[in-house]
Amino acid sequence: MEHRELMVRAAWLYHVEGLTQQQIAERMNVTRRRVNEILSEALETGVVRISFDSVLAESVELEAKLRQRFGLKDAVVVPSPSDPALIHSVLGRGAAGFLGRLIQTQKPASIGVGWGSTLRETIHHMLSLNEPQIKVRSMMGGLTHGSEINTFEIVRGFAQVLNAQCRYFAAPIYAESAESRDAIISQAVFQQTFKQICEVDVAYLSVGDVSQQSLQVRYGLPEGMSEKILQKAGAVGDLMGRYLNAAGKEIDHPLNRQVLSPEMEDFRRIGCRIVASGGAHKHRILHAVAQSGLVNVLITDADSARALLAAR
Amino acid sequence: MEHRELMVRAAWLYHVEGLTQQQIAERMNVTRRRVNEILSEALETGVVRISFDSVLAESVELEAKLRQRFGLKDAVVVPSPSDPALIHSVLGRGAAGFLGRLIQTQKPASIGVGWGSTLRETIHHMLSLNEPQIKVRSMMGGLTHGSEINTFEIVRGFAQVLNAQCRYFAAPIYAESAESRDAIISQAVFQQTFKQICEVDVAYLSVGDVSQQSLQVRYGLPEGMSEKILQKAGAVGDLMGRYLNAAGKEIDHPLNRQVLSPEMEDFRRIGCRIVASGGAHKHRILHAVAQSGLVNVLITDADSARALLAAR
DNA sequence: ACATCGATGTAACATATGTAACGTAACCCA
DNA sequence: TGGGTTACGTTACATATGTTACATCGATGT
Repeated sequence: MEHRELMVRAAWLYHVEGLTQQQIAERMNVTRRRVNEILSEALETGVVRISFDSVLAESVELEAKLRQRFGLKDAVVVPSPSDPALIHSVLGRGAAGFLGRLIQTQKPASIGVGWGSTLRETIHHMLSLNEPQIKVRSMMGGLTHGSEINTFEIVRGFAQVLNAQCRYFAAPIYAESAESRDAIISQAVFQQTFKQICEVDVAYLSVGDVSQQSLQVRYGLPEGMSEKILQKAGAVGDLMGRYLNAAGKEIDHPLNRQVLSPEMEDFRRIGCRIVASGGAHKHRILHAVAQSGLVNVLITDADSARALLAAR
Repeated sequence: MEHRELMVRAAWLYHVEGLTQQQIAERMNVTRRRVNEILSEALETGVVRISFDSVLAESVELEAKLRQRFGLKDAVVVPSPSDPALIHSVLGRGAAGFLGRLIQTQKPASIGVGWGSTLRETIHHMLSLNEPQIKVRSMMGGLTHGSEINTFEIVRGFAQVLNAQCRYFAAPIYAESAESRDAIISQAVFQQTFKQICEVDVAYLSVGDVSQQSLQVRYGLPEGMSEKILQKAGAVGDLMGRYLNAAGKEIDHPLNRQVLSPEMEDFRRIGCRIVASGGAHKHRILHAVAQSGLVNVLITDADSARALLAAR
């Protein structure tokens, strides 16, 4: 029996039929210890899912307020976890629900994605769908630093959970110079790629702050560049590697001319621009992208929503 | 705080944040005992749901075989529980998933429903949807015997979980005589009702057997009528109160002329005719409705599916 | 006013689950 | 072939959960 099948069977017996782990062990001819491990793994891998058929009144209210305040098409507010380590997971849960519904009801032809922990968690929480006509593509270059939150893994993860087509953007997030960037994107293959990125039906991204908490700050910035320099130039965070000030405008800094991602004016033409992010360190960049209209669907946690609404 | 809200909060802390019941008790200023009760209730009422992001290979195979063998538009096979008391619940779970997807993707304008335990469980397992343009209506008369599986409760239950419109069929399942039935349905209000029933986009029903296990046999049959009489007349079960033989044809019996439900030839014109039922005592009637084409979507358990496929 | 009933707190207990410790077998690689 | 690593069985233990027993309180009905 395939391992996934084993997980489903054990989990069904436990959650639906209400058997104890010992009873399941006897039924399936394994040890109780194995059953315990299988059940944990089933929850961990998303084979078994816990969901809620109700939303908190507080979230509903905050969502309405966010939509109104920032002119959003939609908003999703998830409860803020007391353990900050859980922020990506709860955001991913909320985003997965939203994306799943959007995909099933609106059938987008193409989805552009960013990368990072929140996106990783979104994949984890999504229900498998069968959408072979959908193209999932990276919206920007990626880290050379390999990890499962890297752009390649994220695109592939989404493509797999959706059974969709996978389109990589095979470039780093930053070129060595503005001239180098211009040389790269002047090539026909990249022209085509940028054109397609700008034409996606849905963009699903996260944002980064300007601190050592940001993976991009840690692994993506060119030599000699630091968060201090970016902050000094007025940066409060980044969207697709473009550092923005509090008003949501790109800071006047050479780095923003080295970035391999769509121009903001092109990005704004995408119909559905989703940003999922949260936590205290993201409040400033979230406010920037919401206030400036860069994002028209915001997925965040309750504390962040309140902070956004309280900001002048 | 509203009770449902209390359940969601406690369940979130337990299932998402991973707190123990004692920790939750302290957080919410209640006793651990209350937390334990709330968590149980959340699962029981469907506020919290366990779902599976994978299907068993066996089910997939059986579904394909059922579709092919009986010319079905679709089939759903759920694992057969070892405890027969769970049959309604597991069928309801499978049916809820199917119906939820169908409603979201195909947006039917109207749904006709039957009544019984399986339908009761379907409601229980469905996710709340917001479909105010959908009309949910009874497809047949109901029991005078009050219970939550009664036609009125079922229609209302579906209407509530879908936030849809509710249309009752205010009549008993059987009239006193064929003449009485004809007199009833000749009235304009019932003519209108029957017309609308026959025009639903989706019919979702269960079937009954001819034994004391059937609630209809126990509470719905007129005076002097028994399962023995019906069996002797060739009945293997009923669909919408119409007793059918093994070939899926109505038995030649006066009872079938007293019944307040659509004629079978009218029923066949409904585009999506779903029957959910299972268990050993239902095999004969399931085979009858599948073989005869009365049903074009079948939801059943694995053992029943195998029995249906093995029948000549 | 009194009796009854249901909800719930408190405390205890039974059982189920999660995990640690140790040993063994299987697998892989040099 | 031998050594190292991993997976897993066995056993025990810690803790978490589910449930019981009893008492109390508040609400309701007569």
